[in-house]
Amino acid sequence: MHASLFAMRLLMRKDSRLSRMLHVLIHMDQLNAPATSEKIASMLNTNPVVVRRTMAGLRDKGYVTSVKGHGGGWSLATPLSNITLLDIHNALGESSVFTIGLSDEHTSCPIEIAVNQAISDVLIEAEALLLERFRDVTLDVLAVGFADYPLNQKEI
Amino acid sequence: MHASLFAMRLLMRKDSRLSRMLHVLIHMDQLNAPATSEKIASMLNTNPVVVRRTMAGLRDKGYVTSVKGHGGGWSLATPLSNITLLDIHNALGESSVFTIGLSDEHTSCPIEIAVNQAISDVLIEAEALLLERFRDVTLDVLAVGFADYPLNQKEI
DNA sequence: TTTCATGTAACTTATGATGTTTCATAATGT
DNA sequence: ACATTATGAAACATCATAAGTTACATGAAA
Repeated sequence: MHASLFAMRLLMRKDSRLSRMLHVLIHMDQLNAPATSEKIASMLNTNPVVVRRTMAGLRDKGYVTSVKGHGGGWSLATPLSNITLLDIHNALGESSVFTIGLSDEHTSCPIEIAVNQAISDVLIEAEALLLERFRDVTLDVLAVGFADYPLNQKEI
Repeated sequence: MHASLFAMRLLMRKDSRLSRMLHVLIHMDQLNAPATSEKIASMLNTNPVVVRRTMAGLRDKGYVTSVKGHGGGWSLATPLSNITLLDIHNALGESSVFTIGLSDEHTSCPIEIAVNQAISDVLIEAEALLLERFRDVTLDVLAVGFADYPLNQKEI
């Protein structure tokens, strides 16, 4: 019967989309033809519609293109060397990288203010470091040495 | 009909327990008497049972004590100056501070390995920084200057 | 022995991304 | 033209789980 403030929390899952999409993009780089949503979905053991939803975000930022109809599918729009972890992280639209949140119930209570300020300072610093590191890594670096790894096998 | 691997993700909410519990602990420091679960629950606009569940973790680590019966409730077991943000963070038992996770489907694929290694390196470094900062802040610092803020008003 | 409080088990609810179905749209091949 | 293959997008169903709730046992104080 309580007015739930806990219920206002953002629901989020441990999100492996970054890892998965990087994986897919690098494999795509080794293909000559576009990869269909269906093909990518089977790589990721998920659903083609989910793939389209996720890839749409990358397309909107210009990292991949989509083509309809026969012979269509998804292709890289730019070399892997032009894409950083940060680019894909941002394109996936994560609201926050942290599971830790702040209380916002008693915004006039000086204790809550002090507590939130202390936590927030730390989160901001840690996130800045994380994003900086993500910006330093381009996808071509991750692909080095694996240019010949086969795409169409079950393992992928 | 796909074997869902996405479904294996950990579900987690944006967790404001750290912020809330710090807030509560500092207020408790200003009380002469134990705070009941009911009282704390009304502070946090939540349920007494939820409070007990959460406080139980802090009690197990020795930061608070609980007393049953008349005049019972929750009290600090140690001065605020002995408790750090890291202590409470750990006591709340968060599995990971990040919403970002790794793919673990194709553990023999060298691309997945390289991708996960890159992400993991960054997460580990950022988390280490965060925990280090949390360890530097004791709760008495957050309470400074607010010793006289009233507890029983609606605002808290 | 009544009251008040925590302790705990069992159950219900709320949430929202993922998963799914369906149809529209568009491009290619025959 | 028409069938086939692909994305686009809307609408709905599923699923996992923390939070919320109920109920009762346990223990301490008045």
